[in-house]
Amino acid sequence: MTIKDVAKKAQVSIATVSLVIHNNKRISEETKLKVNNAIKELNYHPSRSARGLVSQKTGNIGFILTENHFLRSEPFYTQIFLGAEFEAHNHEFYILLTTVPAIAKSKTKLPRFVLEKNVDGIIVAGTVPHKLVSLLDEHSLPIVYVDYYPEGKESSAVLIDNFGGGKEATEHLIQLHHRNIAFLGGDITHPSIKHRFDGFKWALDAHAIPFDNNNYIVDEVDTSRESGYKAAEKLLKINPGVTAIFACNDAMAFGAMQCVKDEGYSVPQDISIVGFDDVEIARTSDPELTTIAVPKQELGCEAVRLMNRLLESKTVTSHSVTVGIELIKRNSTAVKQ
Amino acid sequence: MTIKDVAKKAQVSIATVSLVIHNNKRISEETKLKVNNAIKELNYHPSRSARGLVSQKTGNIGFILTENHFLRSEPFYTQIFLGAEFEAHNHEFYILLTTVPAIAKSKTKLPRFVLEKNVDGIIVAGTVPHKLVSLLDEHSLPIVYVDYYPEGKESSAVLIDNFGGGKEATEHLIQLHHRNIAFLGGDITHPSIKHRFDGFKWALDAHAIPFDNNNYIVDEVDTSRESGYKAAEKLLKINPGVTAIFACNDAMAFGAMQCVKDEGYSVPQDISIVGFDDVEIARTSDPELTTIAVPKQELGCEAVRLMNRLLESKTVTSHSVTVGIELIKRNSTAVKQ
DNA sequence: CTGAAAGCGCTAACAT
DNA sequence: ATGTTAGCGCTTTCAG
Repeated sequence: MTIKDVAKKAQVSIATVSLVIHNNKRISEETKLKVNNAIKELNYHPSRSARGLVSQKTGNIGFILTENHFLRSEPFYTQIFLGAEFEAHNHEFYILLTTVPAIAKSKTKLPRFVLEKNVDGIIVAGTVPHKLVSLLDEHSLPIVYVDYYPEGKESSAVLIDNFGGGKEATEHLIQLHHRNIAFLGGDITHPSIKHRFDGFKWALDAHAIPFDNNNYIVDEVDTSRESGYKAAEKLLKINPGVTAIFACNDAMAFGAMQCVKDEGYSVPQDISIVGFDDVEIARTSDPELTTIAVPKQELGCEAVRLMNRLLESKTVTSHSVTVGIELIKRNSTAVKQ
Repeated sequence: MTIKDVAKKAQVSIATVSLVIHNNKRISEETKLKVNNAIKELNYHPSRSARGLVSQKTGNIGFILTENHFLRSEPFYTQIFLGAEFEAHNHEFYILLTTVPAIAKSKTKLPRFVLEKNVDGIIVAGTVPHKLVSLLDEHSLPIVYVDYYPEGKESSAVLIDNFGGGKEATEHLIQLHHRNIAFLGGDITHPSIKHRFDGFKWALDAHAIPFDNNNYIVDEVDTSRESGYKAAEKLLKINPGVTAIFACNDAMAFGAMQCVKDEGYSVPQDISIVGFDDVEIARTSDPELTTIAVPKQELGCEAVRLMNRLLESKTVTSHSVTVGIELIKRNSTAVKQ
């Protein structure tokens, strides 16, 4: 089934068929209909190879993820990929997924699809080694970063409204009459975590709530459940009167929740807890976790849209979009007793 | 950088370059060297579009996964994908990953890459709706199934040695002098589970160990941790003297372990437990879980190899390969007290 | 052992 | 409004 077959069936030239496919306006409605019918009847799909050959485009987008992000049990980045895959349909793209080591090797290699020029652009999701970013830059391919922004240069990116999320989470607690509110974080140099913390501080400030060293624990090495447990332990020691906790992500929130329970407090009666991410188990934990929902699939979707714009406009103007978050009220927060 | 540039640089014709690339034997060592040097110096990579156009192949392989398999927290299928991605390098394939709904919709649609003929073959990992299998069959594309085998027709597949695994797990317990050994299963109509159970029974039989209704619980609806807990509860009620448990997978093993502990027994002193899969946390649980390791990446790797063979031999002879398993002895099993 | 040339399916500039 | 045609980069006969 080639364009020739369609042309023959519709009794037109192959050029006309091509024009119809590309929605060229200078084709009469009549022939357009004839051709479209033929296309449908023959179940014709243009050959991507032939198209690629003349257009010098592949129609593929590379999707780069670190191995641990891809394999980790909370399917955060897999959700982003899924959103991208989905949106790719609307732009006739195919997505080539590949993983890279999380830490730069001495001999960092670029993904094969970059070396072989088998993609028109690249989506990089999550933090990746600096080395990779600089290697990628040498190839002057359009790049869209998701949930990550390389320092020191203008880039196109799709980002989470971390500041807004931190703000909303905190204001939710404030509205529940909490005044002694603590932030639990780890890996605080990571921009996302830092911005959540900033939103937290901003909200406290906006409501004239004092803030001091007893109101945050941010020196954990990572943002795992275990770190959440440890951070909460420290917090309860230095600030026993705390009535609400905003954890920088759901994992830490669950760790904190466990610790709080182990120490004999109940959630949310004694202490309210808010997380960030809205992972799957936040819906089924006991109590169900109030958290800031991040529209994961939408992140991927927006990344593809942005890539499409980049690819269409020859002028490579970098541009960032921020996707909104949403406060999901569940049962881990309550009015201060 | 086209084949022409290489030809010019190496002072030969483009045909010669092409022949060198394809390792044609009737090229002198001398020109081969000249050409290969030129290729390296120019960092030349053949255009896939041009190749595809003439060879009528895309160089792509489709990888189909159900959505819940892709998103589930235990990265079993993501590991398989990774193995496939990795092996794809060696055969110059690109892999297009896509997910399908786990339950057939009224209007089940084939993945886009099938409809648009943008793949040379398809790898299907894990159980998928029957509807999808039959739709796929209409397209006469080479298909390799992984960890799944559609009923009622010859297919190429890469399978796990479930029987052997069940056998080894059970024999391990027998060697530790256990005689009252139970099997915990769920979703028993699933071939993989059934074969593990078969291996269990075979091993008991081979060692002349009696087997009756008290030695298995297989009526759980699924193979989750919760089901493992429930199954163990039932087991301890009907068979209080049990000293060893073989759970059909690690999730159920962990559930069972929890239950056994909650009931006041200790693992492995009172009761030994063996799982199946070797998930990540089996290494870090308390006690660390003895289990049957499934080489997940190897499954994907073998799938690509098999696909490659299918694609090379015109005669589409379906063929199955079974990858071996390995007993990993950790601390959840011990000699019977 | 190597080169010339046809042609894969499509797009886009140019003709009509 | 539609058709003709060159050519994208490569593989593959067929000649030499």
